[in-house]
Amino acid sequence: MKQMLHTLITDGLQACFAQGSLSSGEVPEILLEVPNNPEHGDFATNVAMTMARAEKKAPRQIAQALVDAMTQGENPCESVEIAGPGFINFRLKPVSWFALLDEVYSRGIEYGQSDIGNGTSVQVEFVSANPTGPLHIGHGRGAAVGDAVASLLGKAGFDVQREYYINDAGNQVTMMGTSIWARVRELRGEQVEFPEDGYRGDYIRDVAADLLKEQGDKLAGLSDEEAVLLCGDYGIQVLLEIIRRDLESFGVEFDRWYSERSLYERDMVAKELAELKKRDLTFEEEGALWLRTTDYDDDKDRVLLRSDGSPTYFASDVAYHMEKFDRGFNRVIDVWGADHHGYIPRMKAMLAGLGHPPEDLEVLMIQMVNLLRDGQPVTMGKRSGEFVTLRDVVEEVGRDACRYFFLMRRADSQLDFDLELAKQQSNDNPVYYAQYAHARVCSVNRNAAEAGIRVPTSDEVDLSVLTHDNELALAKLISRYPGVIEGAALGYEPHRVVFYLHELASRFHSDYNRCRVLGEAKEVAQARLYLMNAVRLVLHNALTLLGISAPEKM
RNA sequence: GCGCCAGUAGCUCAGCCGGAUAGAGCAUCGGCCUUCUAAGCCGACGGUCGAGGGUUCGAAUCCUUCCUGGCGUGCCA
Repeated sequence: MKQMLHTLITDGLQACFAQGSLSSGEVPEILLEVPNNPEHGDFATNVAMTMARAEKKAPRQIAQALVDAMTQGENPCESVEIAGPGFINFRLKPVSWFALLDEVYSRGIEYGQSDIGNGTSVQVEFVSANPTGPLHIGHGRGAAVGDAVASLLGKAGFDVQREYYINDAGNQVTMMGTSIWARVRELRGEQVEFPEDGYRGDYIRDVAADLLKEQGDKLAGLSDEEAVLLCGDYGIQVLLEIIRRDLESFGVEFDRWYSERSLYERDMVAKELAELKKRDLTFEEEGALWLRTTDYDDDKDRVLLRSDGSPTYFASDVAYHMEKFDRGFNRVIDVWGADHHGYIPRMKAMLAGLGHPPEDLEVLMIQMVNLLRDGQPVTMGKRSGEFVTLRDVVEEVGRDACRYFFLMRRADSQLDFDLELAKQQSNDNPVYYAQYAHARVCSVNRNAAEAGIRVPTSDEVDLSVLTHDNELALAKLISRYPGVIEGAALGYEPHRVVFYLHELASRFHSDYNRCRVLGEAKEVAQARLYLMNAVRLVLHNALTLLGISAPEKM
């Protein structure tokens, strides 16, 4: 619809230039927006105002010339008015709006899909939690947002891959091994002092018990050092499986699970370090190898190899991210918890140093989730072992509600998640509002079918019988959906879809209470069914996109 | 100290690539179930957009200073 008006305006301006009513001869960037106030029409543009300087004429005068030109021929507008300082307000004919419903039906579950991404290949890496413990609620938010962003990009015509980076190398694996080994020895009846920085969660005991049962004999013959290694590997494997399962039941699937350890096995880290050295971006100090990230706007230089020769997490991240681009991704998106934000400058610096445009890496920061119980903060931390897992929350409040909750606000603002509140309110949680709208349409469909009324095809339906304001409003809202998806995708902002969903559901519920299907004349009943099912399709598409189910009954 | 994110209705938040009267949900108050699902609808109440200064015809939106909260500022991840 916007596109149509855009063309109308451009053609109008050309006509003005041709007939001399306007002289600058240059078509400016045309901005069309939906006014807040419905009295100002369906769309408004400020072109006349932005052209004032070039034309050396009053905005309203320019607007008048343009309006005259635009309204000469056939056009989809009911009225085109000049208002205020020089806005041009367009009000479209209802028919123009209802005609757009055809597209919803012809495209079906594809409605909302666009090709603005033009097949650009994008990788979204998210969650990537250390496999040293179950996922907690913060990971859940990252999972919901990352998954939704990936889906949005897919809908916008990008070629998307979802990836989980497994931190199966480094200190935390050793610590994991040490912790499990300590529990194993406890289980054997030994007096053990638990390592100070060890993982204290109960799940470590479970892992230790399983390991003892499965490989107790083998373990008995090992030195402490060997045992820690075995425990570490075993633990990582078990926890990774738990994470996989938790994500699966949260409805998140990855195209690829990428092992950090595999980078070392293929000497990728050494290769990139050599490249950095070759480019003279590193230096040695106090026995460590540093990357001079300050050359590229970082606060301080960063260590790649510690003085004991072991690589930092940053070192493997260099290799990992360069490898991403080597795999052919045009754009790489990392979804990180906000507590890692200090890491961004060094990653960008590293890319710049290696000659890669830093803009190709986009880091989405997911702000903290403040977990509350009855208004009181719940302290979390793997070290203390006391945390609420994503699994617990999903089981308590349900996957749909959980996802909706995580997505309903901008990712870069903090989120209060009160467990008791979420449980108590699960019955009037906003997610049900949207799902309920979907279920209601399905219910009407069932009743209508029983009464022998079917949803008509675009050819059969007579939309001129739809005369209520809210019916027109619904049609307008439906037509906005593709634009919402585009905007949300380009801005990496799934919450926009949530707000749209709420608005659409709200319009629908209102309409449902006013415009009945059953008991009306057949043409009216059919037209309303037609409109209603267009709503259903959009609700379905939007909910599915966010990883939320669209139930037919509630 | 420095850096990042935030500060909008009693609470939780949208709106922020400048536009016409700042919007939702919850809470509060008042209505609507003998007709398609009341997990719903209709209405009311509620605002110095943290504060000051600047840019502009026009600022919640851009710039700047300050205040408040969170996070970061490791040879941890």
